[in-house]
Amino acid sequence: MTCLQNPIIFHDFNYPIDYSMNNSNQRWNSLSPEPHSGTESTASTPFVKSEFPFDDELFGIDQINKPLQYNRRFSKGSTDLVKNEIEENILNFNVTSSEYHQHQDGPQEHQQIDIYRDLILRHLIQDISTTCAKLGLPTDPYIWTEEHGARWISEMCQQFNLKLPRHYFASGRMLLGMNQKDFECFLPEGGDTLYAQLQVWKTAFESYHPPATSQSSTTMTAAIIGGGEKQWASSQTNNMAAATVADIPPPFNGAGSRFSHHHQASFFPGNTVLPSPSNSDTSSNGSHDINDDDVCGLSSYFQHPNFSSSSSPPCTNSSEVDDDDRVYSRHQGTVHLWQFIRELLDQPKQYSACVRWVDRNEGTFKIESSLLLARYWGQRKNRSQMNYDKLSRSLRQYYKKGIIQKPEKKQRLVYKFLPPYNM
DNA sequence: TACCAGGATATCT
DNA sequence: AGATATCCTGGTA
Repeated sequence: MTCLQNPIIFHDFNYPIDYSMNNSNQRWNSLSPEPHSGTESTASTPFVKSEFPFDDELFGIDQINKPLQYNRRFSKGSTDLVKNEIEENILNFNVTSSEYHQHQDGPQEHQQIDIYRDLILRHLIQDISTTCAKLGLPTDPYIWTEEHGARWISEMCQQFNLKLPRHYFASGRMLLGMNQKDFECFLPEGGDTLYAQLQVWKTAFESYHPPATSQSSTTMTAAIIGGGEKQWASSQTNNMAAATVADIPPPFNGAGSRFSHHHQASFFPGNTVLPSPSNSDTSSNGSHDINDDDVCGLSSYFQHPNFSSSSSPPCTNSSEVDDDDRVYSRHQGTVHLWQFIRELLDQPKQYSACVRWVDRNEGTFKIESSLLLARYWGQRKNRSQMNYDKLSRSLRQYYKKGIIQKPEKKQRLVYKFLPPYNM
């Protein structure tokens, strides 16, 4: 069998993968806050099959095959040895899995296959669960909210020493809908790494929960707890809103063209933050200025569609618009106040009289005109009775969510975005 | 008087 | 169900 002939697959099945073999500062799998050492892992997590929840029902051939496509792509943008090692093993599982039932190999080979897949997935899941717990992410990337996606991107960029994109709030579905090219456009240096990492997460999750049954992270939690992977459970304790699958737009499969020209996204393309009295009708032809940095609609990935202009993005044909409208219908009208403020802050030429950065790096900003800000917000939400009292109440709701707080030195009308919202 | 803090409830998506 | 919107009481500068 191929997998048994491959020289780089695990030489000693009694030992786990040693991620420290990565020769760069960037660990292959950033999912774990601490690098694995073979010795340590061996001591703490011996690879005894009985420890795993896997069996042929839970991790059968069909499910084995699912990771294949992701891990094939995984290698495209990476030269990392360990990545390839994992890929090879998963790939070999798939190659050999078709023979698995046909030949009904001897007990020894059968057992080795089990060890392979257990080994790989155990490490993936172990690392992912740790990071999920650390970041407060649901283990199912499909239900990540934009905040979750932002945390994940931030974490990955940090782990891999990548430059953080200017705007990176994207739901899990959006991220999963991006292909490698999209990621590379989104983040020219390291987008492939982000893409590869996301596939690993997805693969690990789907190995436990094929898409048809990955209805909720809670379900998964129960399954994983049963298998002893309690960290998966702990990852579910995050207090961020976890959108349901139905809430999240489906992926833009193969929509690489959406990223074809521009990499900098804006929550609001161009000057479309506020619906002007003249174009508040969302069916208008959108005569606003289009930001040159977002000509091709990259923003549509990283902004709520309601943020965007009422006009069609120049690179989006009508059918795409229709699709997106359908896709986003659930959340049209949902504009987060903090995002709105962020966009105003990022357009100081237009809105510095309303709100401006006090310390961009720190995330502190000052509301220069509470009246104006409330008016803008009211226009944006179509709330004619909006005032600063109400707006500030909404801002205070962000305190407990860890999005905004008052700075240490309290000043009137000064607030502070907390990481990663300050990036 | 304007702003701030936070509880309670309504509304919208 | 989550995110405001609204209304409220009470406090501070």
